[in-house]
Amino acid sequence: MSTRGARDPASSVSSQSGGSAARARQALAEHREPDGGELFGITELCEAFGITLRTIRFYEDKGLLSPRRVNGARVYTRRDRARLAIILRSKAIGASLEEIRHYLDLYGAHGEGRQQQLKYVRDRTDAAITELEAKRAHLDAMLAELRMINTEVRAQLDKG
Amino acid sequence: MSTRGARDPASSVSSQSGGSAARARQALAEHREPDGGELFGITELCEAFGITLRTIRFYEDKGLLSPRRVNGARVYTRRDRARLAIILRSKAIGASLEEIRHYLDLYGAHGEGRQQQLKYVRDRTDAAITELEAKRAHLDAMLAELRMINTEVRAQLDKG
DNA sequence: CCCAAGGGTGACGTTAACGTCAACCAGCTA
DNA sequence: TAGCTGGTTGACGTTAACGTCACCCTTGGG
Repeated sequence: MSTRGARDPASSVSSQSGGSAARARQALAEHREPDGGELFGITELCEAFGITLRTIRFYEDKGLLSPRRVNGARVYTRRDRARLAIILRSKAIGASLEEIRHYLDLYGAHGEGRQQQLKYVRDRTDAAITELEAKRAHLDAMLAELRMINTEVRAQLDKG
Repeated sequence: MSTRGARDPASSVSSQSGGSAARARQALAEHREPDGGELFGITELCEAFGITLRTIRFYEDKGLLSPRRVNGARVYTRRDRARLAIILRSKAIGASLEEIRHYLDLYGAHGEGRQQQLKYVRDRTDAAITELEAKRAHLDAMLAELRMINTEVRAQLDKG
């Protein structure tokens, strides 16, 4: 983990309030709104999420972001910002940029599209959900063991 | 993901039966038992976990495993096998080998040790637990959003 | 008008986590 | 004894995800 970021990526990603489902609903809404609102510069986003310029440009090279250009300079919309949040959150749970690109595809096209497209999204989300649930099972097992170790060690310390 | 492993690492890692806490207890017991029981060859472990020879030797180079040698050949105990399971499960949740080495340290020394050592383990497990819980929060947010997309898409499909 | 700040584009360097290949050795077996 | 199987150690190659560096352009201030 880097030590020089203004804010922790994780905390800045999840800094909206509301319940779990409500939060998810808002994240989706934020991602598909018609790009009307405020705009962001590249350093602005970098500081907000605690990443470097190189990183954000790298993500663009990989096709994860495609901001508008004004006089050559990158200009990001709230939708771009939401995508970046998804990217960083996905990275935090150990996904590769390739996998993240697939995630973003799912976020991108879900309202419109013909049958074929809709079925594709349905199947891909099914698969993704299954994988993430498996990952959470590993995580929970890990947590259970660490908590047990922690409890034992505390018992030892209390005893002595 | 590789397609040629005999068994999926994830499933083989979590193939013991019992409740969550019970499973964790057993994993810890398996890791600290006195190396008396059966032994495993390197290919045996590789096939069991669906990894390559190169991988398991690489983990040894990195200090994650240190099997006995018989005529130069590597021989693994159940404890080694348990460590390997922890390694793969940790990798599955996106940990680096460096982080995994710290995890293994925690599993290793937890019964004996003086105050200093016990306090160290307590603090490290505290920190690890906090990080993993944060990671699980990211995972849950991701899952919530994907489930919502899935639901919406299914609604669209039912409608048409 | 100069120049410093901020942004852009290559291009090369770096680290982690292995893959791949060559060469060697030990034990069996036909 | 020749050869196969299954193991070992280098040593080099590869991919992902950036870091670093050099060089360029533009825009506002003194």
